[in-house]
Order: sequence, then C-alpha cells, then structure tokens
Amino acid sequence: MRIATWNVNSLRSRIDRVEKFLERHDIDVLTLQETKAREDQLPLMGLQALGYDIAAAGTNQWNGVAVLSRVGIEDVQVGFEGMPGWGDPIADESRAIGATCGGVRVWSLYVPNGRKVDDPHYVYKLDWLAKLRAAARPWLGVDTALTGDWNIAPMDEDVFDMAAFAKSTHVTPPEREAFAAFLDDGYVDLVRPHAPGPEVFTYWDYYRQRYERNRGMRLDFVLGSPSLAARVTSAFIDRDERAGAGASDHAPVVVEIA
DNA sequence: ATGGTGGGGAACCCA
Repeated sequence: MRIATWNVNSLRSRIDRVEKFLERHDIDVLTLQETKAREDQLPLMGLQALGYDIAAAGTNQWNGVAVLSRVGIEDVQVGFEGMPGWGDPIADESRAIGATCGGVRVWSLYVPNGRKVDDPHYVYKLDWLAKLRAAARPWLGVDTALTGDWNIAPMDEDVFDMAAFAKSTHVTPPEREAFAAFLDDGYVDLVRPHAPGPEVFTYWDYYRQRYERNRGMRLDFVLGSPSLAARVTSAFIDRDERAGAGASDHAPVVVEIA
C-alpha cells in the first residue's frame, strides 16, 4: 500500500496535477492539506472516476484537509479530542481529519502556521501540538500514520539558510521540541531514513525563485507508530512535482507499506 | 525593514 501526503495549496486549482500524481505513483491513500475547498465543492468527479473516495473537513478559504482513498475510508473523525476549536467548523476543524484506510489509521494534519513568534497564533500552534501529542499517544499501539504539513523544520539541515530564519517561526526550540516529543513518545519518521539527504526539502516558497535555486525547507512528514514503521519498505519526496507552472509550493511525500 | 508570488474570491486575508 502506498500512502502519500501533499499540501496542494487548493485542490480545485491543482486537480489535474493531483490526478496525474495519483496515477504516476500508484497511490492508494493521499492526505491533502490546504484544500481550500468548501465541502459543497467536493467531491470532484475526476477523482471518483479514478476510484477514490474522499473525506474532507474545513469550510474556510485558506485551510482545509482531506483524505483520498481507494482502499476504503472508515471511521472518519474530524478533529481530535482536545484539539483547540474542536467542534467549531469555522475555527479549526479544517486542520485535522482521521480515517481508517486499508487497515491503517491515517491522519491528515495541517499544523497551525504560527505566523510570528510574538503572535498569539504562535502560542496557539504550540498548544495545538501539545493537544495532538496527548491525543496521539494512545494510537501508538495500532498502525497509525500522522501525515501532513507540520510547519516545523526539525533540524538545521531542513532549512536552506538558518540565518534567514533567525527570528522566524518553524525553527524555534519550542516548535522543534514539540515535534521531537512525538519521536520521544515512540513515533517514527517514516521518510528520512529511506530518503537520505541531500535532497531533504518538501517546500519551496513561491517568492524569489526559491525552487529553482533549491532554497527550501522540510516541513512535511509522515510519522508512524512502531508497528507501521516496521512495514515501511521505501519512501521518497516527489520533488519534481514542485517544478513548472501551476505547482503547489509543497512537494508530495510518499511511503510504501508492505 | 521590506517585498517578493500564489490562491481564494471579489476587498483583503492567508501562506
């Protein structure tokens, strides 16, 4: 089974690329972030024709998450217990959705951006991650994938130039500690060991031709419970998907599960 | 310090 995650930066504007990506890599489950589509604008007929069902959450214009699956979607849960804003579709249900696909519990996560370190959104981001950690701990005992855009670059090598982020979010010690806490609990990075450097980035800003100059960041991750990690046979970042006109600013990340 | 490029949706907000 192949599981992928992709911040598409608008599903409807990217639909042709999404369909080609699914076919090119024979993807069974694709989690999406920044779908930017209301539920009444989904599903999309082309995806159904390819055999994918969709579970989506989010109603506002800039977030939105979804799970596409051709191996079933069961026990869909919008948001996680304790999530700030849980039960408020406008506020934050657009940031997390979970479903069981082909026997694996898959979460599509869009971790809050944080904006600036002195912004209330930064505090909110850390709180959101703490609540996710608490919710995710019991899931370690079953096949679980925490996929998505974490909006954190966990290591210096995950940023093209640390000096450029001296006073920025995504690299601060509290954010990195929040990410590392999942690994401390037993979650495993399913991609990094199988796709070793130097091509580690998953995101390149649209500004200043950052992709063409390979000035990117690693923000998109698939973390797995130990039992799922034991089933991984390969993983890669589809960086070519970031090339050319009409690309998302994020590349998809793919994990093969035996 | 600022502004650069995209997407949504029709004026700004968000990344």
